[in-house]
Amino acid sequence: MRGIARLAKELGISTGTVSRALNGRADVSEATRELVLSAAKRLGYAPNQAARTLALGTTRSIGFMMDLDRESAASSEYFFMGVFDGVQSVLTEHGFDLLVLPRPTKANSLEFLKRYVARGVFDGMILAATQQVDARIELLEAAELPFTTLGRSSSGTDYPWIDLDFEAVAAAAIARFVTAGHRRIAVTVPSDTVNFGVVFEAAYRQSLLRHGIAFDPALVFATGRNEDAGYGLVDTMDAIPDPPTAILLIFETVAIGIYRRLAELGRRPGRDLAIIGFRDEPTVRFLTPSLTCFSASLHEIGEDLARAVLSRIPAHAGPTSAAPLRKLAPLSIRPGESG
Amino acid sequence: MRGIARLAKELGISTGTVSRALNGRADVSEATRELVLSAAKRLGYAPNQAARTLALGTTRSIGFMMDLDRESAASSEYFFMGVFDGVQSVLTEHGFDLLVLPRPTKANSLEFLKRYVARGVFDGMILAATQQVDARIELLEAAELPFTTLGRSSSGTDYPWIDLDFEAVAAAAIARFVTAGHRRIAVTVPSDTVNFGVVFEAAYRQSLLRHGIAFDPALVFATGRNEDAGYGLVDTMDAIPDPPTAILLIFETVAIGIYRRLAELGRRPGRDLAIIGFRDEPTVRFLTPSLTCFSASLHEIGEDLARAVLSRIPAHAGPTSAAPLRKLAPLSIRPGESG
DNA sequence: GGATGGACCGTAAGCGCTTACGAAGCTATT
DNA sequence: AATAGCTTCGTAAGCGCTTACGGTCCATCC
Repeated sequence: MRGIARLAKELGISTGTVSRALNGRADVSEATRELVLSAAKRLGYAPNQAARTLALGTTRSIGFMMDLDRESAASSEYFFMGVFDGVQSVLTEHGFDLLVLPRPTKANSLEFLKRYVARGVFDGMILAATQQVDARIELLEAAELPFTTLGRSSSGTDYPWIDLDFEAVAAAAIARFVTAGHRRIAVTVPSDTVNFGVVFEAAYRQSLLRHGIAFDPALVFATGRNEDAGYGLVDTMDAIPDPPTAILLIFETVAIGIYRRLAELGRRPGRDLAIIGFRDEPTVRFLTPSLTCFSASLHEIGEDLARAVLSRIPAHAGPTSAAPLRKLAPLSIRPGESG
Repeated sequence: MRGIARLAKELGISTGTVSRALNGRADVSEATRELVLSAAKRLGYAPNQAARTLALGTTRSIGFMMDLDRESAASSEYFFMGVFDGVQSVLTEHGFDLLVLPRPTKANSLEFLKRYVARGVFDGMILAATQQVDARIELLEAAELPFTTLGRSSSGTDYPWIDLDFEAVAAAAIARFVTAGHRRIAVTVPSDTVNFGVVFEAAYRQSLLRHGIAFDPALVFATGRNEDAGYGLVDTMDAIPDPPTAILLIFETVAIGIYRRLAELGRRPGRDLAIIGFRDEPTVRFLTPSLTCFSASLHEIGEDLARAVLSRIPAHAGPTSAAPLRKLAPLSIRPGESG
């Protein structure tokens, strides 16, 4: 005999009472409650998760899915680990676990999620790397599984999300460039289909307009995430008529390649080409001259995400807050010598 | 009615038969098996995990625990994400899930693990960042929970582990230094208590001896993991009598600080001080002059870890292989200009 | 003194699944 | 024709927990 039954027998009371005592129900006397609790501690008792889940219909764990291919994921490790950390810290505070979904192959990504949902392994989900139209969101809404996303999307209708404040970044970067006298300001955007590419480009456009600078599509460059992209970019920019004198990078990592190519050409970041990167990934943190970029509190983003899902889990939250959270996480500028 | 019962009713057969059909038991006719499978697909059925776990006593998920403080973890993201990826790829292949344990505060780390074990949330565990004497290992052995570790330890008796081949790294680095004519060769070791500090220092010593160089304790420097440690280290080394002309870094990240300080002093890595780092973290991948370091297949390490735990799970493995795996993951040198 | 109500606790059903056991039907064997 | 053996399936117990329901006991109140 094991589990709750063992405790019950040991104390000569019923399993029902033991359960009620452990769960803090009102209809147990203080005396027996203490008996139960001390026996539980003495015997090293911990409730069996599966049995609880089955009886309660709640798993106390939430899933995190990022759905990125290998390369993209590899260049985002730092970012996601920071976020995880935040997520976990508030989840554990509420007795929840984090289940990180394996990276599916792009093809079966949806099937994958569907199977997890059907098996009922979690009470809620966090989706990262949202696409502009994201089937995962529709799936979860249909399944009525509480979720939140890291990143906006045009799919779905009524879910909480958190995203980086691309608008503020673009505005600050452009303002800085303009103040320094630049008018030909380029931008890089993701070459894949993540939604923030669209958002970022729009923000860049808006910011230019606000400074009375006409938008020139020739100054928008789609790049991958690695440093090689930056190496080639320098020549690409030089090749167009009236080349840019400043550039804002959605993937800061490409700055490394840009630095390298500029060095070969005897040019210097900051003097011959103003550069601002997006986030202060460790990879670029020690470039010389130092790279101007923005810094976000990954931990806080994670905490917000966790709170957002939890607030949607009926059994856990109070009455689900009317309006779901929609938050733009702030990024603060870290001025460097590059622009 | 839901789950298996729904299928059973739909088909007019018993739940037992449905279960057997789904699980590929022999005592079902091919005809009804196909009926069940097609109905399952049609209705989007997936077995409830909790119920299965409860009935079978197996959770099909394994836990990963690293037990590092915030700073150490932050400087190892890249490493661990690579490993995760490998772990997950083989786990999913076998229908297992990965549960990443939250970072406990150092104090309650053991309590934490104990609670998870008692609740029976996983069939196996992977422990990272092993200590020389690691209470977690003893706990898991006592609980008879299958596990493996990333890193050696002197705790425990009979479990599979995988570790980086510190011995080979030290040997190759020292050989390279000696060939280049160095005799005063320093090393950095972790200032905290992770077990590989001990291993690494011993390997360094061995390698020196093999080249007929006497071990000088003054050339062993304990450092933290961040770049600041390197900055100070240059002056520290200069201060001792007969300073080293070469240094091997257990935490490659400190190379950044060394580079910075050397630059300030008008000295150049590779020419005025030979430097070899341990692993090719992205952070140091783009230093100029390029840093000589070693590269490991994180993915493969992860795969090995996963296979190692799985092989210990009785229901899953065949007869548990007699001798548990003990493997040193190879690292290949990536020669740079720094040493 | 009987009725009322509250505090406390035991009973047992049920969560969705697996599986030992046995029943039924059929074929093969003697 | 009777028996044995095999295939296929239904029955029901059980995994460890929660909880609705009802029972017991005691204090309280007319």
